[in-house]
Amino acid sequence: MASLQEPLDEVATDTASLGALDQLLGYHLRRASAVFAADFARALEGTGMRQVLFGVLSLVQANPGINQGTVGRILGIQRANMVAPINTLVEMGLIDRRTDPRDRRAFLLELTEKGVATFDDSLRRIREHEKGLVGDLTSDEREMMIDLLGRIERRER
Amino acid sequence: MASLQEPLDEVATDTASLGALDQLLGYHLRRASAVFAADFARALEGTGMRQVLFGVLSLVQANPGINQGTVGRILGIQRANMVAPINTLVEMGLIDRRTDPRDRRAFLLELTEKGVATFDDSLRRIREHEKGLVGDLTSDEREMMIDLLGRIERRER
DNA sequence: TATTGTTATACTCTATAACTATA
DNA sequence: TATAGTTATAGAGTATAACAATA
Repeated sequence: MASLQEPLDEVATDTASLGALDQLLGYHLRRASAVFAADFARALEGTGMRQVLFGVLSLVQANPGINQGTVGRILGIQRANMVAPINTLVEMGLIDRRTDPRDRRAFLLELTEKGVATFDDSLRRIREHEKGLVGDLTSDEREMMIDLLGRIERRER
Repeated sequence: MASLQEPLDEVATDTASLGALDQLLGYHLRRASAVFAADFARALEGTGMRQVLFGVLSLVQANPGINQGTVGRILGIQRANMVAPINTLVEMGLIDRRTDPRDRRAFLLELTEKGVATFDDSLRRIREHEKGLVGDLTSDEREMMIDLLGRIERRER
């Protein structure tokens, strides 16, 4: 082990080695995801839209009348953590929420007109932001990436 | 738009469509990263090790005598958010922290003997956990993945 | 003046447990 | 008994601003 009495000059810069971290997929996944999230936030700045909120909008857009619990299960969000986002979207006037007449415990969700417009605008911005970040990837690389990530997602325990 | 008066049976299940989300790289990055993080936590359960802490250990291991600010910059962690993790690692007895004699504002970091042992043990567990999650990827796929993620990371603004 | 580390603070995301109302 | 949604709470992670000590 290096002595505490002799600090090493060469590690005083910002070009130090990542060590074992550099070959760990989990580390790069985490960092790339963080870079994406920060850029996402910039792209949607001022709209009030966030990753989770957009995820919910996308599910409701694609499946009008879907219920709240199903949205959470598909997005990997627990029941308890769905309440605030759904309230937010209702308060923003982007989704309608009503009780399912066939199961009065459950809520059915649907986009409002404003919700449709916001979803479309957000999607446009997100696609531009993705183009900025991974625009230099070929279609093949992009598809392979989504395929590989999908395989990891489906390993969830 | 579907009427609020007629709930759709087919979306009451858990097999609903992701909609636009399914073709967004950012979504899959986020989900895969979350799956990885949860599995990481399970693999290191009981050791007190976490993703950020392990990241710091790896940098200090690879660059003995590195200073705190440099670690943060490389890992993308702000100065203010480095204080608690470093305190934790010092309290766990895994790193030594002392002031740099050449710049008495700065701290130099080094692994203790226990830190080396913990790092080695953690790395072994992490490699096994990664094998469990992405063991079916070929070496080529794995390398391509790390390369693509690295390209995204370096796009950080 | 600029930089290193610190404190205080706030917000998001996530996890768990206990509750209610319905089934 | 089980399930849908809720509330309360706690722990991570991250962001900003202001401060002391040092450069």
